[in-house]
Amino acid sequence: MPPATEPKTDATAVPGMIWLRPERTGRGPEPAHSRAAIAAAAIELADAEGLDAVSMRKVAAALGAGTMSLYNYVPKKEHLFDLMLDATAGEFALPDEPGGDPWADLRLLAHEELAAMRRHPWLAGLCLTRPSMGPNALRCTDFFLAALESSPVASALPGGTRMEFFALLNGHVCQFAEWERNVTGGQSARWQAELITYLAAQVATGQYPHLAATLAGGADTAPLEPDVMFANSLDRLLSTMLGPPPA
Amino acid sequence: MPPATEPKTDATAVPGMIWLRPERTGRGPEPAHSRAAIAAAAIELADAEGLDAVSMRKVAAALGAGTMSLYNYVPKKEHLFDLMLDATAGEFALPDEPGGDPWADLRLLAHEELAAMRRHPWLAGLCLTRPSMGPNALRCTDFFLAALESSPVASALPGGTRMEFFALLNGHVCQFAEWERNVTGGQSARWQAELITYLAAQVATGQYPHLAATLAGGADTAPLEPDVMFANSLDRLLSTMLGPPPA
DNA sequence: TACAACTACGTACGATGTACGTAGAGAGAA
DNA sequence: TTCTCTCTACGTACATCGTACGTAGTTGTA
Repeated sequence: MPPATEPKTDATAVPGMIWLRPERTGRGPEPAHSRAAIAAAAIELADAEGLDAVSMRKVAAALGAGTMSLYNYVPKKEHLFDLMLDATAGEFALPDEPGGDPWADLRLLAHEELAAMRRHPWLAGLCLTRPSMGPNALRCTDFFLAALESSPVASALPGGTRMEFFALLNGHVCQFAEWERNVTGGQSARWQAELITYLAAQVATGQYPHLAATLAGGADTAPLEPDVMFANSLDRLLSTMLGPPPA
Repeated sequence: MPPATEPKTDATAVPGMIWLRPERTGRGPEPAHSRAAIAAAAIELADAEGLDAVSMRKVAAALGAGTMSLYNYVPKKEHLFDLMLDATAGEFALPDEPGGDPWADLRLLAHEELAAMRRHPWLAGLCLTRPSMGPNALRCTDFFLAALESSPVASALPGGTRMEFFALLNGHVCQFAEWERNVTGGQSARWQAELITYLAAQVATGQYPHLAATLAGGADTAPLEPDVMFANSLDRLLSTMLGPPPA
């Protein structure tokens, strides 16, 4: 135990959040990799082989670095996920400032999020698990809040409620993306068949009469297109934030 | 390769979903453990040491069984999570049939879910990740659907939409529980301090003017009690399902 | 020039999920 | 009853994971 260089203050303590750690400190040799490159490598891996395939070893190998070198950039594996998350938020095609029509602005934001989650099947699951506060995520937050300011209803609400709405919107998009991934081809047909077998068997026991009625009733009406479902549920959500839709 | 006993049909294939696997097949010695006991052991572990501490080895040890014996009951680790999830759904104190006031019935359901998530800090995260279809979860689904039938608005909707609402309600409760766990004491004070430091620094750059305004604006109004926030957001959600509240 | 801070990375440890094989117990068929 | 087949139980073994630690090399600053 080194006696007393100085009783490690909170200031010298190593931060647990990666965004508090500067990417470059200016001392020592120039790092061979950037956070963006690391995130890109991890994302490519996750897109190709699933999130479980994203290991420190594999990401390092993809970068052409030694496994333990990666720990200079990403002190914990969690942080790798943070980088991935923020990189996808950087993919959103958003204008610098919202256009001024809150309905259009928030629909755009939601659709960009959904599009990213469709590009990256692992994304929704990650978003639901971890809050993301990187620079790109903050830009999105700012866009959202700016859009709300054009709404007479929403701009009258306290700041806390507006932040709540942001979480609500994000959560809703994530949930929809996850649901869509589960029912639309995502999983193997095997799994779907099993689920149907199982539900049919359970419903047939008569223990769940209302479920039986609901499932049976759905057979005659054609299922909605996912995009229509998304638009519907999104508008329902937006109307709780912005008041009734304009037209 | 064994020549041709029979080309393994889908019927003989081992099911991927644990609920399709009977707990007892009637042949051979009686199993020493029940699914309920296994779930209880796993839940106790998760409550005490977090979800990451739930490993096949530790659960087996808690049961007094050999590690690999557990695989007779739980062929994949995922299935262990399914058991845990369904066991918590069994904790809900719900009447056999809803009382007939859809607002009261759904509020009761949501509060029971939230209470379970407060008892089991790992639960919300799991719910958000995995769909649960065990017997207890089906009972909840049935309760929900039964409650909707007393609502003139909701009962007119197609079955698919009603199922959607169920997912929406569950998702909302999970998100709230996760959020609450993050801000209310759950994490270390260290993490909170870091987040504040970070946000303050970022906001001070002037790159996020609307975020700055929103965070600054929140300082003068007292934050709402979590229970009040939950009640508010729940009622907002319910009114999109059931129409405007009765009184 | 000397030092301090940084990067790079190999080795090693403990933990995990689980494939596989063996041994034995008990239910149904004869 | 006795045989047989299926199930349970569980030890061993392996690949893979996150990452602690130590060493060697590099570079901005004093």
